[in-house]
Amino acid sequence: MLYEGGEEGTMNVTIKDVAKRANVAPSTVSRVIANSSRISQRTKDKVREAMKELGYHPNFNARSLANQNTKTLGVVMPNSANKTFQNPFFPEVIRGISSKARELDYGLYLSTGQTEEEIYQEVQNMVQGKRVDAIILLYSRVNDRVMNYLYEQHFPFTVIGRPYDEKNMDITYVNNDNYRASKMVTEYLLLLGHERIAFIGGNLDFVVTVDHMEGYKDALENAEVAVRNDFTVFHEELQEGGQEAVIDLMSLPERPTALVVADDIMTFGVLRMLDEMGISVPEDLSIISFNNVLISELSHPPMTTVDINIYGLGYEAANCAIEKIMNPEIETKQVIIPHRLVKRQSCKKNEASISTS
Amino acid sequence: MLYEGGEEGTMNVTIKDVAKRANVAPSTVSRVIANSSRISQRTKDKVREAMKELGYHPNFNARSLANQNTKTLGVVMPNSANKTFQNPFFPEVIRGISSKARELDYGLYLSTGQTEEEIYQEVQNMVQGKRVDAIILLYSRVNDRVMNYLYEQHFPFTVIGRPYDEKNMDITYVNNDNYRASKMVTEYLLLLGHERIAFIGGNLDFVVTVDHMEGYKDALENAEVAVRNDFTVFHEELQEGGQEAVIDLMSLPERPTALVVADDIMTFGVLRMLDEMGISVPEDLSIISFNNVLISELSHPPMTTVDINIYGLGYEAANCAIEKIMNPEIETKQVIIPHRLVKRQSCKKNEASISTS
DNA sequence: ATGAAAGCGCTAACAG
DNA sequence: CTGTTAGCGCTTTCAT
Repeated sequence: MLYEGGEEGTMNVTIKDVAKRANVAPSTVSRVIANSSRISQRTKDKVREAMKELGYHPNFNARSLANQNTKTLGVVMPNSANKTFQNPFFPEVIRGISSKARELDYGLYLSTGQTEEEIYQEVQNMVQGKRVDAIILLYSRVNDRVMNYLYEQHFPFTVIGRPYDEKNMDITYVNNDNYRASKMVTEYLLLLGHERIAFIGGNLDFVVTVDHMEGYKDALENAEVAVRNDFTVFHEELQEGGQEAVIDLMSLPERPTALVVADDIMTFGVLRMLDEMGISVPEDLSIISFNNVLISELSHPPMTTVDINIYGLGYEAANCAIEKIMNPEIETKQVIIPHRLVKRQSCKKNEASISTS
Repeated sequence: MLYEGGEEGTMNVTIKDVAKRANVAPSTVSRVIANSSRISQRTKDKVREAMKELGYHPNFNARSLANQNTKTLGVVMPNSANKTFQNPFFPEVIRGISSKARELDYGLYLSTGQTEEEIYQEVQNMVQGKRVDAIILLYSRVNDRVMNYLYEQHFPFTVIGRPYDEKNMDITYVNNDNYRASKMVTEYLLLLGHERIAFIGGNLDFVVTVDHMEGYKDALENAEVAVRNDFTVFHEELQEGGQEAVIDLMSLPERPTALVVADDIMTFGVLRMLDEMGISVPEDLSIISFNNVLISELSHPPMTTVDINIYGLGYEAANCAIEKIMNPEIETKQVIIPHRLVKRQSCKKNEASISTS
């Protein structure tokens, strides 16, 4: 039943035990662990042998204490009380982060805070308690206390998204060009002959929402289509938000013929509500969305959406964070992960306009 | 710009600095941190004052080293290479775990392994490297190396799900009664007049799949309906699996009139494929699923599914893990989280049978 | 009620 | 190339 397993089940075997067993000094063992080049192959073999025999595993805390580093990355999620958290976006970024972290032998420490205040406290503990070597922020809020704190402390960190106030905060971040993506998407709808294009955004506290909105507006303005207030709505909750937005928009005397929706999950809500109302997509209404999470292709109808390469965002963020750890003096950098439109079946030419065009 | 912030930006303030400032010994400061009852209130105040002034934060690694505990829980996910990972199940369990962990001031350390081997190595490091005080396994595979290892080491851990070999492994776990849930669901379909009920299971390496299958079979047998091999299929990948399963099943000379599907996300795949084939749910085919993740209500049509209280699973698992830490001699326990059927619109009476009944 | 000192397990000068 | 030694920052006997 026992899988391999060291000698004893119990007492911790330390570097000293190994040293004794191998007839060398503890420091030598330490050097072998670090695979120092100044140790003879013979000794290395001898020590490694002893380690194996005793089932030695280095104690992480001791090492961190002596080293002043932890080989772990702190990952900060938005407050988990919120349902945003349920977005499949998160497992996917984490997969990306994990992947890079693994490559370079970093571990992941997760924030668990449910409120902004809790998160702030936690981050403080991570930083000052030396629990992590760097932090990755999985969101970027408009005036974020946590980000400000990290910035002031000169603690290595990366954000996924971007600081709202980019001019005054020189920060390393990984982001999509959400402005351009949103603009492009709106233009696409315009090209399909739509003019009454509504926008359903997320929480306006998030920078991504602002960027989406501006892209949308600029596209309309460039096309000389008026931006209407009743056509831009924002909702915090993903699913309910999508549903409520539809109610608002479809109650308007003049209904939109196309929708730009901030998030795929929200789009699921939108589609559901539309279905209940008997409005068909894309026949009566075209929809285009953002993120391309895995289930997106399974909506009814399959949604056209912008793939933002979530995995890549995570991977790059981890990369930047680790670079910062290795070289704290490194200049900040801004990585833009390319997006791409994934055409499926939720968009269609606007029939009404065809005659007029 | 600076948020509060201690005195200096730079050098680490330690317990000694605080001691000096407060005119006490380091040990006294330590006792104040632990809020020892043998310290006068006066001294406590004085020390706390000094801590505040200096912006003191305890060093976690030092503390862990001295204490032999870390106040952190290791969370082990299934291999993240697999797409299983994208299941919204995970954010939700983690939310549950976080919640309990927070209450008791525990942190979360996440496994990042992409292969079984990597995970095994990682867990070994967590355990022997004293990185965590206990481990929560987020899955239960049929003959899991990690679980066996933890068991052999007598390391505190909990699994979500259950050991396959329950008789021989006395393990604390948190689970649903997946057998009963599956049986109930099948019986429900039977009551609706269905007899040709097919079963689409997940990866047979997971214990939950086995339990589902047995519940399904027993329900049929009790009703004296023959269990047909061509009606039980298993698929690993969630979305593709669902789609492929449908192809298999609908190619059969005698098609099923109802489906029991192992997972909501899989059901999305099933619904998508069915839609493409022009088979309508629930008119032509009834479907019932498991998990009730958040988006489940947004399928087309909204799916009937079994709510397994994912959050609760996580919360209880964390609870058990921490109990084990506090009292390693505590007896193992098995917690069953209740499930409940959430009726929506994917099931319907079997018309064919109505006449014959 | 508080201080002195040893030690948790490892690393990193400094010697040789 | 390898050993000696002094910490890393905190906790915890053992004194007082």
